[in-house]
Amino acid sequence: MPELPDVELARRSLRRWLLGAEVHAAVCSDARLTDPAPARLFARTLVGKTVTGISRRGKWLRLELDDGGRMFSHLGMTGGWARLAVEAPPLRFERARIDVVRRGRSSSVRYVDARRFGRLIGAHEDIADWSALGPDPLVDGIDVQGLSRALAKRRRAVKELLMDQRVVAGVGNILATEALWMARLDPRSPGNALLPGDVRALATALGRAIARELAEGRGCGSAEPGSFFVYGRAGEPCPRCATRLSSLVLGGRTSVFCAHCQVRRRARYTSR
DNA sequence: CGGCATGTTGCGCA
DNA sequence: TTGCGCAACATGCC
Repeated sequence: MPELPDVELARRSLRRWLLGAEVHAAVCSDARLTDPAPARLFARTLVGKTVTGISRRGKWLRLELDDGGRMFSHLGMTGGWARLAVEAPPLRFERARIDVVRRGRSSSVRYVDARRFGRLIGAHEDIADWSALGPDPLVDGIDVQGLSRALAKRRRAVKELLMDQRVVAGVGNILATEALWMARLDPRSPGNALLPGDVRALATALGRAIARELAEGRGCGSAEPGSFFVYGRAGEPCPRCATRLSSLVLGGRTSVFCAHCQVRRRARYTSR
């Protein structure tokens, strides 16, 4: 599921399902998701509480409760939330459930996660993973100057920097790949070699890539293959110039790009 | 059967 | 201290 648009769509659903709801029962059936806390912390954090807010930063969700408690949810690679009737049997790969009453109607919100890379963390304050996140493109907006400063400090490949959650929160492999193509920038370009215009183009492209996924009412994860410009399309023609799309591995992740129309910036010089 | 996958973390090493 | 490459996590799908 997860990249910023997917998680934002999940937040909107959870807001509809849970805002103002009173939690009558909550169970997490897999301690891997709550590790290192015991799975019962999930229930302890939620049961008897009223949900007062649902927020998102990057790929993290935060349920806020009326006693000051918080439940942080990260979807990992395959996590997602769904609403069912309380009596509905467990979904395939269901790992947790939150049964609520809202406006006199009961429902059951289920967490599903095949690979169990997701997280469910109960706390009474913000966790470090949440607080360490960089600016969120939707919550905070994309600040070109801030992005420029963050990129100029490092010589790592721009794609790796974009996916660093401290630089921009919420950008994953799909968004980074798509935004770099839209900005006509080679993913290998060192962050500190980008020109001011590159960063502006990148900021615009990121905003467009996110808006595109949101507008289609689905995030990257549920998009049918073929709805991306270049992600997953190595070997196919570039939609812009028809050059055969290249693929390489950067920071352990597959990067598809057009070697013809995505400009590769080079390090200007090495100090010392 | 083999290879790949939307994410994150931790380890060894330079 | 920083950065890099890589394995690991667990499972589905093509």
